[in-house]
Amino acid sequence: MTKPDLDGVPGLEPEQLETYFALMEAVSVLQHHVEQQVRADGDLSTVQFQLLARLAGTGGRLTMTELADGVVYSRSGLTYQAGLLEKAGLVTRGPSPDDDRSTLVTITEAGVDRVKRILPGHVQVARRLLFEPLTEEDIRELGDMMARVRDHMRAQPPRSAAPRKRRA
Amino acid sequence: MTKPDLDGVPGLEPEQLETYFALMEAVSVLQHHVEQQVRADGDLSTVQFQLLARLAGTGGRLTMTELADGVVYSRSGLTYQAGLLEKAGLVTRGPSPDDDRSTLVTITEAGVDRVKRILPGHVQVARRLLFEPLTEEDIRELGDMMARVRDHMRAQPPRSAAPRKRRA
DNA sequence: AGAAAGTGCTTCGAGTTCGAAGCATATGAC
DNA sequence: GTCATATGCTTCGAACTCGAAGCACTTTCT
Repeated sequence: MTKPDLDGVPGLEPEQLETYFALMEAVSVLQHHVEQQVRADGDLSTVQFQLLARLAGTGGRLTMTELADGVVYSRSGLTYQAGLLEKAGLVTRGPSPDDDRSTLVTITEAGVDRVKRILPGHVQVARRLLFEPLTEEDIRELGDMMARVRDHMRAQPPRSAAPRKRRA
Repeated sequence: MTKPDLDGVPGLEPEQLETYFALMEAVSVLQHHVEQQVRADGDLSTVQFQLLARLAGTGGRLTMTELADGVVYSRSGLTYQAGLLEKAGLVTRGPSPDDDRSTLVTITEAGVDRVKRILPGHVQVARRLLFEPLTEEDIRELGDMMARVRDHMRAQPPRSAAPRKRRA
């Protein structure tokens, strides 16, 4: 076994494959560095930070499912992380007036403060590792592409933590 | 707590921040779909598939540390995954002639077959979710950017699973 | 040569993730 | 109204990841 032969596999577009692997490796490494930074500056996991940031960015109050959308991919993962955030005093959970099954998660002042504490370093890491080798023009294009891709994925089939229906 | 105010945080470049978030969310969702596909088509985790693919793509034989580079970020994670792959008969582990501390991991025929079995569906998922909303030109640029970013990160400070030195 | 520091890998424990199953409420069909 | 199904969330167990500590071998310094 010295020369595994991967040719002859149908559907391979070398250029796409390389782009795909480069993308995945770059983001994977970036995620790892980000993890360190968030832990160091704010004593949170990346997931927790993302949840808080999402809350802070959307008015401060969401249902569990809305909150986890695109961040945590299992219904149980939500519960676990929301529990940790609540225990840390960064969010509160309360019943929803519209639907007795739902739980509304609300960010606290401490939660907002925490996000503010982490964000600058976060941006630093992204800038140093991701943006440094890119031009202004690159960044615009990358943002444009990724926004398209993200919307494309969102429009696609079922959603992450909600393998059942769509909400209005 | 109805209107958390994230303004006034220093160092924020709105355009970069949006690009960053779009990138991270898009890749995160993509990773999740890929996970499903690899599990369904090949009964492996994404990590295991990445390790096998790396082996298959680099001549079929690497040391543990080389193998895990950029895929698993702890020394113990290596050992665990290599153990699983070995138990599944997809790789073998043996001593290195150059360095008695090292373990050489070699992909088996079954391992190559497994990669071949998974790759086509893998490419399908990437094409459907990632490349569909992009033009040929976009893909070239994306690949170019990500290769630059990846190399930039590799060149940066310490390496993933090897917080100590660089290898030649 | 001997000691000290560096490196490759493994073991162990704590924390995190997911999927399946379960409970409670909501919605739709009849 | 009542039954069947859909949905929001939680609990539970299995699998995975990481960091710290440890062992073995290698390199470097003196």
